[in-house]
Amino acid sequence: MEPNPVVKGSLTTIILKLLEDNGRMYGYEMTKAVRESTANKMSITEAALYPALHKLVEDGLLTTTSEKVDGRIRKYYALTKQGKKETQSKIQALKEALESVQLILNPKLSNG
Amino acid sequence: MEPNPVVKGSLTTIILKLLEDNGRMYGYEMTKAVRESTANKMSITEAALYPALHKLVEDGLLTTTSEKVDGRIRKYYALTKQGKKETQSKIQALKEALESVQLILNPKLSNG
DNA sequence: AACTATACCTAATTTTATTAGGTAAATACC
DNA sequence: GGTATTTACCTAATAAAATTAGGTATAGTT
Repeated sequence: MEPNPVVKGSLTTIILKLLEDNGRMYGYEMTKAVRESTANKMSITEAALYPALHKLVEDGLLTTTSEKVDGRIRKYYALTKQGKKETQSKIQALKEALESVQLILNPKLSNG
Repeated sequence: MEPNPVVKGSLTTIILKLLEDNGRMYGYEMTKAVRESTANKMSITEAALYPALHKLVEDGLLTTTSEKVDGRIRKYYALTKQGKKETQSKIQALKEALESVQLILNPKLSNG
């Protein structure tokens, strides 16, 4: 069974969270990390990931450093100061949004 | 504080779930139902809702019946047979997707 | 030689939601 | 009586975000 794509709109927050937890990561590493920590149930596609990463750099939330490892280039991303701040609020917002969806999916039965 | 919009991509599933729970509803009622069951933390905008409803009708998942109540027209929506089937799989898919996001947001700490 | 994994990327399209409105009747407020 | 709010439907234009469908290149495996 193929892993599902990420919940729409959550990709940016997921990237920020991964970087908060791991200090610095490169794109391909992020795709593997998500598949692994979700037991292959969810994956982030590279076609969505790279544009999202570029936008985060553009917005000043991430910085990059490139390194050549085993003949291949790795582009490491890390949170800027502003990125760390934004990470907090985005995680908070996503958690609240997910909770709200949970309330719809598992409504309190009010007529008992 | 203003309620946040729905988690992107989840609107269709939320509509189907509301109809599964309530039998039939009209659009405006759905917007109130979501605000109420999330304690005003989430709301679905009408500009997103109505096109989504029309698409669900177009796709054969919903039927409509219009009624005049207190001088105003209400357009009630209900699940078709196919709609009921799709509701199950969409709810299941959304639940799994949310679980995966939760795993990212609350990762198992593997280096203890 | 072919295939898989690593590692980056983009262009065109589609999907989905937002912004920014519009119409109209009923009700509540002053 | 006049204004504001709530109810109740809707759309058009734009923006945001992801998908589809690729491309490049190196390293390792069969």
